[in-house]
Formats: sequence, C-alpha cells, structure tokens
Amino acid sequence: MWFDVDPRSSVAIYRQLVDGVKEAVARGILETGEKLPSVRELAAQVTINPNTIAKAYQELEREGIIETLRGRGTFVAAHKPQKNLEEKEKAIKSMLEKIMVEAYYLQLDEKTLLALMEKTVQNWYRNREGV
Amino acid sequence: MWFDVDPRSSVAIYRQLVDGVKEAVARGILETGEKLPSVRELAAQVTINPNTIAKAYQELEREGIIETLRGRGTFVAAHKPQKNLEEKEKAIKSMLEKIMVEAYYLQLDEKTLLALMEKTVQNWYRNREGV
Amino acid sequence: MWFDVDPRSSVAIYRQLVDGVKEAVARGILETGEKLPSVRELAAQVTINPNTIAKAYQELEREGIIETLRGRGTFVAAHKPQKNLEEKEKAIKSMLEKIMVEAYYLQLDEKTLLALMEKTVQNWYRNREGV
Amino acid sequence: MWFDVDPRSSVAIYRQLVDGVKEAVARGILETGEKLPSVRELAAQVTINPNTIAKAYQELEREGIIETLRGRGTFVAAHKPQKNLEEKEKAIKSMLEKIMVEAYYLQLDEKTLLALMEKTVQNWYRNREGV
DNA sequence: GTGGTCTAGACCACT
DNA sequence: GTGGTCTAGACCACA
Repeated sequence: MWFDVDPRSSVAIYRQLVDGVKEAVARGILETGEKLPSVRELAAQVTINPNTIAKAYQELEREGIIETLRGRGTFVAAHKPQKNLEEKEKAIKSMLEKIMVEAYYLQLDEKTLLALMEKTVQNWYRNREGV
Repeated sequence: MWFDVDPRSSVAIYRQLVDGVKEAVARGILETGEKLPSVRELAAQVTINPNTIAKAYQELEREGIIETLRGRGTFVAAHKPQKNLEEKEKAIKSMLEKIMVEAYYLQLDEKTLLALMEKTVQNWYRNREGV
Repeated sequence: MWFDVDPRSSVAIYRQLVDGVKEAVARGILETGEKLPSVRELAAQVTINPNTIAKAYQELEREGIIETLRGRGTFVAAHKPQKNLEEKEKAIKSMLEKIMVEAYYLQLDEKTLLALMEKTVQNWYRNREGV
Repeated sequence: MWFDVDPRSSVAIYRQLVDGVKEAVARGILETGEKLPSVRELAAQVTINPNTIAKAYQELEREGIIETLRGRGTFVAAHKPQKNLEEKEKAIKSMLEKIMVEAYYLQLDEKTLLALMEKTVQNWYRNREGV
C-alpha cells in the first residue's frame, strides 16, 4: 500500500489517511485519473472503520485532491490551481520556523541545517523526475 | 508579551503556550535564568484558564526548557544536552517532507523553495547573533 | 447538444438530465412535438449508463414534460396545465429565500440584487421572444 | 428554536441544520458572538443524533459562519470577507435560472415574476433593518 | 457495486 | 462541561 496508518498515533487516523494520499499523489505514486480503493475495500485492507475512510475521502475531495464519480468510485483529480495560496504559503513559513526552533534545541548549526534541507529537497525532486 | 495565543485555533491553547515559550527561548527573547510570570499572573494577563497555563508549564518542565524552584517561581532552565536526539532529528525530517508535499501543491519549483529555505535560515541565525 | 452533464457534480446525473431537458424546453430550444433521442442514442453520445437516461426520461414523463409513443419514440409534450401549483409557487419562494441568504453573505445590497434579478428576468423573456 | 428540521425531507438533516443556521445568522436572529447550543444540548432538543449535529457544526465552521472555542462551545463568528466570491455569484445566477424555468412551467409572466421578486427582496431588507 | 447519511454508544483531550 | 474521533451496524440513492 502507498501509505501506512498507525492507530496508536496521536494524530487522527483520518488525518493520516489524508496526508498519506496527498503525499502519494505528490510523489507520483498515485497518478491523475487513477482509481482509489473503494471505501469498503480500503477499510477491509487496513482494518479501519469505513466511516473513517469515508471522512478522509471527503476531506480530500474538499481539498480538490480527489474526485468521486457517483456510483463509480473515487479517482485522483487533475491538478487544479490551488486556492488559498497565501494561506498555504504562510503554513510553509510557519513549518519552517518550527523547524528552526527544533534545530536550535538540537544545536544544529546553520551549515548542517542548510545541508540537510538541500539534501531533502534535491532527493525529492530527483525522485519525482523519474515519474 | 513574547507570544500570542489564538483561542480560535485548532491547536490546543496549552500547546500554543508551550510552542510560544520554546520559540521565545530559541530566539533569545527569554534568556537562561529569566523568571517567567506565575501561573496566576499570566492567566490574568491573557485571560486563559489557570489550569491551562499550569499544564503548559508542566509540559515545558518535562521537556527541560524551564524549571520550577519551589516558592521562588519558574525560570528558564540552562540548556541541557537534549534527550531523544534521534527522535527529534526524525521529527525535523518528517516536517521537511510535509513541507515538500505542500510545496508540490503550491507548485514551487526547486530553486524557489531552496531560496525560501535559505532566506529563513539566514534570517534566523542573523537575528540570534545580535542577542 | 442542448445540455451538458458533469459526472463530477454532486447532483445526480439523472437529475442533471431532467433539469437540462426542462430548461431546454422552457428556453424553446426543444419545441412541442420534437423528438428526443432514444435512450440508446443518447447514452452513446454522452457516454452515460442507459439506465440513468431511462430513469431521467421516466421522471420527465411523470412530470408531463415529455411523452412516449410506444414504438415511435419520445417527444416533447404539449404544455399541460400544471399540477401542484401551490407547491411549485412555494418552491419558487423558497428558492428566492435561499438567494437572499447567499446574497447576504456576498454582501450584495438591495439595489444590486434587484438589478441582477431584473437583468436575468428580462434577458430570459427577450431570448424567448425570438423563438 | 430558530429553525426546524424535517427528518422525512429528502435533504440531509445536517444540511437542513447548516442552512437553518446560515439563514438565522443572515436574518439577524443569531448575532455575532452569540453562543450556539452545545452539540449534546441541541441533539437532545431536536432528538437528533449528536454526530449529525456535530457534522453540521463542522461544516458551518468550514464556511466561516461559526467558530468553536476549545472546551467552551461554538459561537457565531464575525462576518469575514467571503472566499470563492465568483463561485458563489455563479451559484446565485444558477439559482435564478432555475427559478426562471420553474416560472415558465407555472406560466408566470414577466411582470408577475418581477413583482414577486421585488416583494421578496424588499421584505427581506425591511425585516433586517429592524435588527 | 459505489459513496452518503444516520444512529447508538464509546473514549479522549481540552478548558 | 465542551467538541473531536472512532466503531459498529444500518439504510438509501445512484450508476
């Protein structure tokens, strides 16, 4: 499966599903138009209540990541221009600041941190290229 | 005040307090040995339930960021060697990956993203230098 | 074609068909006595499940908009006096109230809203005139 | 209560709740900052499952109509500038067209229809004025 | 077959 | 006390 769910985690299961799908799409593991497992199917595979899966799918649809065709199933949507661009850019900046704080307590110096970031970014784009 | 709390936010108020203090310490706004307001003082200033403040202080103490001297108050602790280094490094990497996903949906290209990161990092260290 | 169907929409496909035909008739695009495509024809054209088309035709027949002549096909019916006049007037009023609520959140003022309504109404009747 | 719910209706209960609250706010029956009944309270009053109420409240929060303060309850939010303005304007236009179609089958003439619209609009604004 | 909705009942974190 | 989440099981409309 293109994600894993930890029922012990403090983050809600449906959130883990949402993030998992978003990441899989971003990584190119799930491609536009590809069919997602049906709510019941997925529920059976990961032994999670169907309602929980459904909630995740609805959230993903609201975010425009997937779309459901009535009676046929849910599919990865074509990438639409995103809404709330500013909001999301703020979110990225705020995540970066949290990283800075954590790095401070880890006593990472500027150089090490930047190197880590560069490596992560380059890896990401290199892995996507092949898709 | 060296932080602000948004009761409308979906993140718990006590978490906002914890993060706020950690950030203030990391930024050098709160220095080692500096006294924090008492639970009651702070509760009065920001109109938050004292229990919530107390919970945040407990969490901060558990993380070794602050320490309570009985009868004297709570103070910013000296920076101790961190525990769970690996765990925290993982946390940073995981936050970076989340950033990658968000950046993907924002369609930031590699160059732009790296530039944003560098700017953030450099700003951070430059601002700390002066402290 | 005198209508379009969006499989991604949250409104049922058969409902979209029903509404589409009703609108086409009201606009004069489909005239009394005009033959509609057969279920199979239409299904082939718009790649929709024939059962769905059939359901829409049944609904339209029930509403008296079209009629089926056995072996000959389905045709736009002559306009009969409507049933449930009161019910439908209520429906219009209720739709108008929904518009008011939406307009409120859009902060449309009275004048703008009335102007929009007048324009819509006049356009509608002007376009019908030519038919 | 400032709304009523019909469990026999074909429109989902949670949708009726959402629309009811939106209308009450638009009409000024619910004012900014006013507290809504708690999920459990309301569930008891209208004998509807708490989950259903919660779903409605969440939808309303997503739309920015209400906001929840953790552990304290849910309140009518201050009116923020709306998002998706274009989308909503389209929605209004589309509702107006549906009205035109219905009016056609009711054989309302232009004058009658416009009069009805004007009356509705004026009534609405007159009733709000007093608030 | 699909997803959408609802109920009943439970547990949890937060204030 | 509040809302948030999850499970279990059920019914429905739609394609």
